[in-house]
Amino acid sequence: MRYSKNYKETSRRKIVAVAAKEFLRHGIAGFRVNDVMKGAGLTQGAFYGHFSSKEQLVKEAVHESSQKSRFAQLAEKGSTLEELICYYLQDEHRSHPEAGCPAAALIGEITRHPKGTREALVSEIKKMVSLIEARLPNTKSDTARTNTALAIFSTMMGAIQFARVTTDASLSKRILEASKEAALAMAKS
Amino acid sequence: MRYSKNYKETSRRKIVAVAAKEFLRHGIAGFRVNDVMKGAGLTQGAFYGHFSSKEQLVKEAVHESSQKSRFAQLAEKGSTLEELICYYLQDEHRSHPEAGCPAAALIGEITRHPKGTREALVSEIKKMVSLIEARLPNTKSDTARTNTALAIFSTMMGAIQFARVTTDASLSKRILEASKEAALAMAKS
DNA sequence: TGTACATCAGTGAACGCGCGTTCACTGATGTAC
DNA sequence: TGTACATCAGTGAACGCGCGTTCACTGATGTAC
Repeated sequence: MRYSKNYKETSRRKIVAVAAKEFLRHGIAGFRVNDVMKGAGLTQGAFYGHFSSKEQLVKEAVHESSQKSRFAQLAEKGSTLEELICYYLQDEHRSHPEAGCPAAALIGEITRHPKGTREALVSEIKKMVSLIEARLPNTKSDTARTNTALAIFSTMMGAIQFARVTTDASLSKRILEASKEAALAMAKS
Repeated sequence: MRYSKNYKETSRRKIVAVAAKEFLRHGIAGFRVNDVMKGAGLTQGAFYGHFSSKEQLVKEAVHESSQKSRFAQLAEKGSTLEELICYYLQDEHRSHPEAGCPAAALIGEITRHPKGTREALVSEIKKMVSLIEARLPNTKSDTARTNTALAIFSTMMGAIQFARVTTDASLSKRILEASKEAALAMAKS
């Protein structure tokens, strides 16, 4: 070993971490391999020693961005469903996609990507849905709880995108508030 | 006048109509000016006699795609809210974005576009929200009805995107069904 | 212990392709006289 | 009525830039003996 055991692995992790932030901010087509490498303290030529293509990086960064998202962190800490919903439909999440839900940032674009990339995102979404489902009251059947979790997630993801596209700050806030109320109602029913 | 009065106007309309279908299918970055011109029976050079840039075409096509969407057509026909929700969260809409809701297809990508383009989409979304609001029961205050309409729209838009990204057909169906139920419940409450 | 050689993460210039945009030109139609 | 000229929608080749990807090279570190 010419370099310490983890030398290359450390570089790779840096690349993935930078990419995850970049594509949440700028989208997949919108972020540059070049910028990611600069962000990781490397030059663009080194990229292909780590990944076979930009697409492969995207696949890995989807996983990374999901794990590092505030939502996942809060869930791990043991937050309640109400806390999760309030976090998700909040101004801070709206204004900071780079630490936010990858589905909200990428779902439209990634739908037109290769199957493997789509499945990487879907797999992360399923985890979020499970985290919601596990926090739903036990008064219903498993099927009903899964359905409610799917609907809550759809509402939250749609709402944050809607709030993000709007240039009108008060409308943006209202979308989040109204959807929060609706999601909380679903959570309690 | 060398050509009939509406000659150029007709070409322009064809371009916008083709563009509207193209970007619902492939996204904004994903459709080519060249292909749109071919689809309109013209060559690429003629484009700049009609529009100053691709961005300007996008702005106009957003309006067009909204007007021609099945949702708008159904609403004009006088469909009930239940019918609108059932249409939106349905397999046909899921599988045919090119005749579907422009917000569902473009919202993520367009958030990173210039203000004018974003506002073009937001303006169309507002119309859809109004169509929903106008069909809500009169038992609540105007404020409450607007809020419910915003939440219903968020749920529908989030759900169809979620259903589209999934490669698993039965999960896709389930997302639509579960969200339909949730949206209908909001509509009635 | 010292010297020659192998390995390999990273460098940075260059390549190549796609695609938005430009531009000189065409051909059809109308107007002037 | 006929001829020269103006207008203008459209043509299609070419331009130029951005960006993913390739490649010959470097320099640091380890191994052989």
